[in-house]
Amino acid sequence: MTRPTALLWLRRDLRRADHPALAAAAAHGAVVPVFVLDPDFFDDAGPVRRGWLAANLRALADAYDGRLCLRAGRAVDVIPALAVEVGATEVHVSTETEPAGAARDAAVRTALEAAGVHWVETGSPYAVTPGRVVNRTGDGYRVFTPFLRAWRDHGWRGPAVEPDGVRFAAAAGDDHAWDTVDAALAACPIALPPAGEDAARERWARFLESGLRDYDEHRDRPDLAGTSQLSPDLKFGVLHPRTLLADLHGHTGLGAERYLAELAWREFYADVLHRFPDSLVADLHPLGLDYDEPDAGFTAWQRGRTGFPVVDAGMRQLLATGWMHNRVRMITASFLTKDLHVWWPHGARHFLDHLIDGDLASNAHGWQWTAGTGTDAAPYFRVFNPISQGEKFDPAGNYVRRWVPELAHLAGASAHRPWDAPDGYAHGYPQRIVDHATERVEALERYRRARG
DNA sequence: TTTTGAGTTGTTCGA
DNA sequence: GTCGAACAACTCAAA
Repeated sequence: MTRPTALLWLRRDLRRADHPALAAAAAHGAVVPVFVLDPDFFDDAGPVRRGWLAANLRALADAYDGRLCLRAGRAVDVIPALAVEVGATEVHVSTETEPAGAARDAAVRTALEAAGVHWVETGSPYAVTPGRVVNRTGDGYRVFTPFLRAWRDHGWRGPAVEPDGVRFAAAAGDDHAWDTVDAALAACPIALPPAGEDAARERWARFLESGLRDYDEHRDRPDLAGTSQLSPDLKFGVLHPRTLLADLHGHTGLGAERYLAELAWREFYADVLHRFPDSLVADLHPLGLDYDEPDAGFTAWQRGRTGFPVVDAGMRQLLATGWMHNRVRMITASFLTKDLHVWWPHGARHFLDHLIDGDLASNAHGWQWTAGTGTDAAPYFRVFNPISQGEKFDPAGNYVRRWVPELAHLAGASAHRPWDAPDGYAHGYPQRIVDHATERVEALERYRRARG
């Protein structure tokens, strides 16, 4: 008697450990793990994230004992065809809550059910699946602090344990799809960090050992290695936040509390996006602000040539490494929205094109927060000063000198003020493209006008 | 339903 | 140099 077969369709859960959908599929029968290189998603990722995905797919194939089936094409075509091909009676996934992914899944599910194949969702990329944290009247939250309380009260399961004796069944892969993966890896413009679960767990272990204690203090310092660097792993589910939360248990102190809160921010923004799918591309709270069209200033911002050292350092770090420190994401976002008066989605798109961690919800809502259109009913007057922010969070100028070689000759904090140094522009650093004080007043004026 | 209190991340100015 | 106040009004959460 042949055992039933289940497809395990992997998406943002590129791991073997702590995988509830894998456990559910294995409970059904033999498991065919599959990843689909879907142009609707793959082509949109940008070369850095495509390269990172490719590296993790290679690692994933090893983690699944070489049985990972890779196919190219639109999921709505590939998954039902593969299910029929291998005689699968169930397709198992982790729930996808991002708008495009959820729409894709609905279409795939419909096609599968028409073919008599069951669709089974187990788990999600979050400790608490978006939509589950609600108040007494069943509504979601739009303010972080109450969400955090309710999210903690809701709680989450412990890590999933893989059952003994999982049997993987082979399905013919698509060599051409693997060629695409290798091409993506070759075309990746940055040096990727080590990919795969083992490397990710090593990063996490290192952070727990030496970073967590001072996390609260160091997390805002782009000149220090004070963050966990796990956002790329969380992006594709190489690690699950549930794993991290379980490991955090027993750690006390401000660092652990803060790290937990940062994980909660990721869950909060996923929850908000789930309830307001349009918030990826539209103001959550439309203010009716006047915006300027992206022009030469926008291009200078993208290239890190605004003449404001910490802004340029951040934008160049992004281009060079596919990552930017969170504090600097806020500073550069504030500069684009408040100093250049450009609508946040233009900046969000640029970030998504280059970030290795490019998380849709966190990116869009981080930008909305800065722009004043997001979940926080933020005071309109919260305009970052790019100079004082640089001096405050990069006090010795090390971050600026690292990413802006034209300023490498300036000592200490003077790197933040080349206009005050006699030789500040000796190596071709551009002059400031705007006057911050003027643009701050202009931004406040636009907010005032919008309020009416 | 009404009311009350609170809201990640800031800057400037003047004492 | 340090410190507190001012910068508005609104939305959201919860009693």
